[in-house]
Amino acid sequence: MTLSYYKKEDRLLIAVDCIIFGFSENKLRILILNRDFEPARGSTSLIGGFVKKNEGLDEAAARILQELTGLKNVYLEQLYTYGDVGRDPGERVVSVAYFALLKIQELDHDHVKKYGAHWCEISACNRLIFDHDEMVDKALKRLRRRAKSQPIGFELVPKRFTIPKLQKLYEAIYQKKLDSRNFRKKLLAMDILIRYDRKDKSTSKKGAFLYSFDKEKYDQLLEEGFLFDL
Amino acid sequence: MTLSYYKKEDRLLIAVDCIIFGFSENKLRILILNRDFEPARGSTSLIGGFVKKNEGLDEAAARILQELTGLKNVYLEQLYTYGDVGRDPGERVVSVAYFALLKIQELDHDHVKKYGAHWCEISACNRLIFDHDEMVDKALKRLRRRAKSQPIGFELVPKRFTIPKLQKLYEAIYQKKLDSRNFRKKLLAMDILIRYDRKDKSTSKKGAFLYSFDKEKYDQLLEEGFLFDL
DNA sequence: ATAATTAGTGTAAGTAGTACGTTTAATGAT
DNA sequence: ATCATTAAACGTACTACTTACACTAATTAT
Repeated sequence: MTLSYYKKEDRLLIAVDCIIFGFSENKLRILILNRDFEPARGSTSLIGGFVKKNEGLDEAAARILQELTGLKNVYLEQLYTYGDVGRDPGERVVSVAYFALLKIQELDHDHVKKYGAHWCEISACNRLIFDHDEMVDKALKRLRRRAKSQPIGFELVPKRFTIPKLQKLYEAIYQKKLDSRNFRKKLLAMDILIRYDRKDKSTSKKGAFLYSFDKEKYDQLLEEGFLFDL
Repeated sequence: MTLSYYKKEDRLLIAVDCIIFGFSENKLRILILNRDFEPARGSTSLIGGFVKKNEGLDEAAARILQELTGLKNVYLEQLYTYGDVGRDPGERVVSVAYFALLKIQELDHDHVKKYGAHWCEISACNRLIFDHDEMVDKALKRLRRRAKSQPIGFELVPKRFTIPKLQKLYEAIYQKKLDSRNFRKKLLAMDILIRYDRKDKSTSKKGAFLYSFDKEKYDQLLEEGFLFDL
């Protein structure tokens, strides 16, 4: 049954554009595309695609992300919907922007390169097509807000990470130096990390202990009214 | 020039639904509609409409709001976009939800009634059609966050208001009693109100001084790095 | 053995939030 | 004119959190 009560209304193209964040070499990066297709061939853009008739928005975003990266189950959050009439010179397109967080280390880089995509340091990747710069800007603001109040930083680092590494991530997100004693104190006080005996000695002679995020513990604390805050 | 590079893609209906907040009799309310049209005739819903081909999303929301209330220049903010395949049983419709804040006192109530709309206290207006309850829920959360960090409470009270009245509004938004001394202290410390000599004696024998929001002052403070917080 | 480098730790001061009771202004009733 | 009533207006002390800050520990390379 697909009775249509809405026969006379306009139907429009709906796209999904993804702001895909990653963290490597102590830099926050996003994945962008060199377009070898029209419109705007030769310029740079976010990764996107059209929403199909039988596909939800979240579904479409996940599909597009998987086509490009090969990854499933990445953190994905709807950001904002851009619908100005002239935003895409090709045709009227309403675009729902999503932002994604993924662990660069788990990514198949050849797969990504095949599509002409590459990782661009966040402070150096403006001048994207259409309103994509605006999308990145909004995504970055949202990421900053989320990182403070939700445990999503862990989506951007390997499963096992050191505290100094996590601090670098937060410094990259907030764009400012943090005090290591205060960072460590606040982080450990939440009691949501598992510490391992192994050390990562790749960045120092002393080596730093490895930790992982304890999701079970976190979920349990949530139920007791705990609020994440970093 | 409307070259289309996107010929083969699906085109969908795009709607806008508005969560319209008002404040009267010390209660936070939203404007809802008794539907005398299909689908879901007889049930209650938010106010909505379809986005036209030559109209931006914000534009569409403003138009729909004006058709219903007669008001222009009301506070309007995009909330979230709902696009599950089955959300509207009539046909696949992607809906962009907006929330609006308006001064009930400035409203032509007959105009609103003509459309079958009425103000419903926020805690008593669930059981709307489709995913509209979810929209209201999200709008309320957003309103709470915004009210704390932006001077949008003033959009819900008359141009001139008393401090006790504003406090009642914040109590209705946050759903909890506030301490009047702390509220007043924090509010006045921001130094963004203009005080008048006239008093409003409608709620007490002593009467309370009338104030208005000093937008110029606020904008100036903003530039100096000031952050609203209540 | 020594030098070099990052990891790891505690305390004190300042700031902001929270809790709380009394006086004041105006009105209406006696 | 006095008194009772009602909500408005006001200030302080305590608590919790945030911020600032400097040295020791572990390991590796020379």
